[in-house]
This record gives sequence, C-alpha cells and structure tokens, in this order.
Amino acid sequence: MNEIRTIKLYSSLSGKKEVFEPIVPGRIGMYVCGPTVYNDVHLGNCRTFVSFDVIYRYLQHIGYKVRYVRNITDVGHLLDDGEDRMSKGARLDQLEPMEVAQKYTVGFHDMMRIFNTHSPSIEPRATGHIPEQIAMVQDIIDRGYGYIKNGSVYFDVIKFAKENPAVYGKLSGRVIDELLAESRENLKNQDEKNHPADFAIWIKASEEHIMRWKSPWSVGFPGWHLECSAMSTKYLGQTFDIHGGGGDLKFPHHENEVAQNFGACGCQPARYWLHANMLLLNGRKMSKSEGNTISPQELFSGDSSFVSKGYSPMVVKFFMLMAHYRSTLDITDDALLAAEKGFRKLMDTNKLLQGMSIDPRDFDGSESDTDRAILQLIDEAYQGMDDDFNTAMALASLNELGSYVNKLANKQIAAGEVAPWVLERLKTVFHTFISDILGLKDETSGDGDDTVDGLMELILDIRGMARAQKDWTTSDKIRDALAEVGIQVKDGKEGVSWSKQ
RNA sequence: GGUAUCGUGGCCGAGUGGUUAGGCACAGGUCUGCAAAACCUGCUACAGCGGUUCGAAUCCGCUCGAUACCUCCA
Repeated sequence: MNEIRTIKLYSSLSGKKEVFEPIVPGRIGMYVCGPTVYNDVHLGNCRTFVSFDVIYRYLQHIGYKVRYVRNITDVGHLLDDGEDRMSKGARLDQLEPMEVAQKYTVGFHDMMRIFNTHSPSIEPRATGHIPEQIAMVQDIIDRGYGYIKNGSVYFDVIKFAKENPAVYGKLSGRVIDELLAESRENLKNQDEKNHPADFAIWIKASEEHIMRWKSPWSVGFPGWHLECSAMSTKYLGQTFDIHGGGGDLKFPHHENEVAQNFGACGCQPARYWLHANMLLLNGRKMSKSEGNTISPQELFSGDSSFVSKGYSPMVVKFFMLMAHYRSTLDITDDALLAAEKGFRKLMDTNKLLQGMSIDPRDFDGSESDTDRAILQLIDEAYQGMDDDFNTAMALASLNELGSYVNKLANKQIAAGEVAPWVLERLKTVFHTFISDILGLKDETSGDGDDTVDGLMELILDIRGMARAQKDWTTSDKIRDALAEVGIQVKDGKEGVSWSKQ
C-alpha cells in the first residue's frame, strides 16, 4: 500500500493552512451543506459543489476512503414572517411540500450530473431525520443551552457564548462583546427569544402550517441549522474530519451548527472547516432583484444578455477550476471565451497524447532533460493539489505538459528523447487528472461514435488523395464544408486529425 | 455602521520576502500549396501613499476601491 500524500488545507476555524491529519488513519468523514430544495439550483451553488466534488475525488485518488455526506434540506428554513420556506413554495405552486422538494431535488441531481460530479456517499434529507433532530434538541436542553417558550425551543447563545468563549464566534470571527452590546438596543422589539442572537431549534407550528411533527414541546418543525448538526453526527460521528459549504453559510449557519453540536456533546463537530467562495457576474454579486444573475441553463444556452453565446457545462466547469475554490470568481463573457479555448486545447492535447506511443527502438536509453522536465511538471501538478486543492496550479502544469505533447507530435522533440515509461506515465497522469480528479470530459469529439469516426476517416482519406494530386479545389472544399458543420481539420506532421468545435 | 476577505500585465487568474505561473487576446517568426492547428519569441504586472528590510508585489500602517457576512442565500 502506498503512503498517502501529505496535504495541506485552509481551515476557516483556525484561519490558516494546516497539515491535514485524519482522525482515523486512511479514512475521512466529510460533510458538505447541500441545497435547500425550494428553488432551481443557483449557479453559485454549482461552483461550491463542483469544488467539493474535486476535493472528494482527490482525497480518494490519493488513497483515502472517504464518506462524503451532503444533505438535502427540505424543511426548517424560515422566512421573515415565520413561514416555512418549503410550505410557502408549496402554497405558491399549489403543490404538496414534498412535491416541491422532489421536483427541485431531481433538478439539482440533474445539474450535478451535467457538471459530471460524483454522488455523495450519503445524501440525507432533513425530513427523514426528525427523530434525530428532536433527540438533539433534548440533549441541548439537558445540557442547559436550550429554553422553551410557548412550545418552541431556542438555543441560548448568550449563555453558551459566556461559558464557551473560545468556541462561539471563532469560525465566523464574531466578537461576543459586540453581540451582547448590540442586543440591548434591540431588546424592545422582542419576540419569544430572550436575546436576538438566540435562534430557534424547534418551532411550534401555527394552525395553517402544513409541515409538522410531534415533539415533547409541541407539534412543530425543527429549526434551520439543526438538520446539519443532527445528520452529520448520525453519519459521521460527533467529531469528524472535514465540514464544507459555501462561504455565506459561515454565519450564522455554521457558527450555530458548531454551537448546537458543542451544546449537545461538548465537542467540536469538525476538525477542518472549508468554505468555497462566491461567484460574481461582471464584478458584482449575482442578485435576482438587481437583474445581475444568470442561471446554469441560460449560461449553457447563451440565452442571456450577459453572454455572447452558450458555453457547454464542461467549459463552465473548467472555467471554475481555473480559479482556486477559496477565491471569488468573476464570470465575464471574455473570461468564458478564454476558458472555452483553453479547455478545447487541453482536450485535444489529451486525445493526441492518448493515441501516442514510442517505439522502444527510437529510444536512446538515456534520461534526458525532457524526461526530467516532464516528471518535474507532473510532480508540480500533484503539489498544486496537495496545497489546499489548488486546481489552478494543477491546470497550469497540465498546460505546460501539453506543450511537450504537441512538440513530440510535431517532431519538434525527437521521439528518442522521451523514455517510453515517461510517456506512459504522462498518459496516465493526464488521463487521471482530467477524468478522475477534475472530472472533466471531452464532450465535443466523436467520442467513440464508430459511424462518425468511420465517415471522417473516409472523408479525410479522399481529401488526402486530392491533396496528393495537388487538387486544392477539392481538398479545400472538403475542409471548408467540414468547418461549416463545426469540424476543424488539422494538418500535422504526422498526418491529419480533426476535432469538433 | 460592525466584521472579514481581496485589489496582479489588454482580459481571466495562480503565486509569493530576492528566480518564467497558466489560459485567452495581441505582435513577429517556424511549419504549411494556402489556411487552420501546433511550436518558438515578444508584451514582464502586482491599487495609491508611507514604513520595516541588504532587498517587498509578497510583512506592517494608512488611504481609496471591491466583494461577502451581520439571523433568506452556495
């Protein structure tokens, strides 16, 4: 068994990069906050889940057994008026809450498939874990951090923060004194909470509320942050390795999650907290109300004033991976155009590489500078991933490796300069990074379509014959006609190849 | 207002106390029947102002700007 590579990751809890050490050697428990299924999936959501998908894939690639839990939240998010989000959606659409949840869950899964992400190991639903949530509310009450008001249960943030000053606020950088000060002013517009910073963990359902369950305190429903605490505990244990999510969940969601877990068990839920950063559109945050937004579908179809054309899902994914997951990423048409070209080039290079072989008789038997450079770049690709999953760095190395591939194909590097085993290693690494780690796939080439491949072979063969006779009219006609249907013919030193644009 | 993060060349975007990130675009070249593709070369930047240092774009301070969070939000 190979030794697992040492990786570093940036944890929001400590605010710095740390060397990752699993609780159980060789195994990782990772929890990522999934979507609330009351709406079509947001593009920013896609970036977060693509980021964690790559993290999941890489951890597995380097040898960890990973249990990846990503929830579906189908209850528990409150609106301003206290109405549950799910039931509001239900009323508007005249659907059962579960119907709404089902519809958007399916849509979410479709989108994740379009982005070629792996399914989590477990995808628990909040409504499927009501008993666990009720049990956790009881634990919190038993440990003195919950109080009951008219059938609802609230988490006593002030008491918790005072008794655990090193815990509350650490993740999001909140200052407890400020929390206390701020509150006095707000004390007048009181609701049931003792303090504005407190939050509901169980809510008594009003008469017309459709989603309701029996509990010791009332017929009601669980609070918004509780499902993640309860489900992560159930499937990964009280303390697990990695907790992830979008950066905007840091506060209050994750901070309160920590408080709940700590309040229930006296321990930190996760050792490392990872947060993916936001997506911007033309330098500004995406906002529906300001019209500064684009949906995944609009991005794919080009049906939006923000883009000049449609971009395929893999181009969008590649674009996301060109940036580090912890940086904000600005979507612009120019940037997407650049990503599209870069992606196609990488795919073409990979295709070229996978078809290459070196005749051992050409190999001069010595290790060359080229060999060393290639091995060095491969190492750098891995180092990039080891360093907080820096996909941008890994892609930069792949691009540089790609230039060697092309040079080799163009005979600008002699075949004898690359050792056969180095070429094999390069082929494996390229394929591994593109398919297994980054989860990219070539969506434009013939993709094993024998009919298309056969036809293209015939067409290019005829063109070759025409060219041999210097019949430029015929050969150019073929080239131009193919270009019109989006097929680019590439005349190389080693013969003709083609790719779909 | 409070709290964070960030501000990199024409565009996007890594990185970082002293050495070329990478992609796209652009210019020149090689190759080619022509073109495309590919390859080579060039464009060498780190918001502004101070400070620390032998040396800072990288550390510190201030200013300006951006983004996020401050109980809807990936």
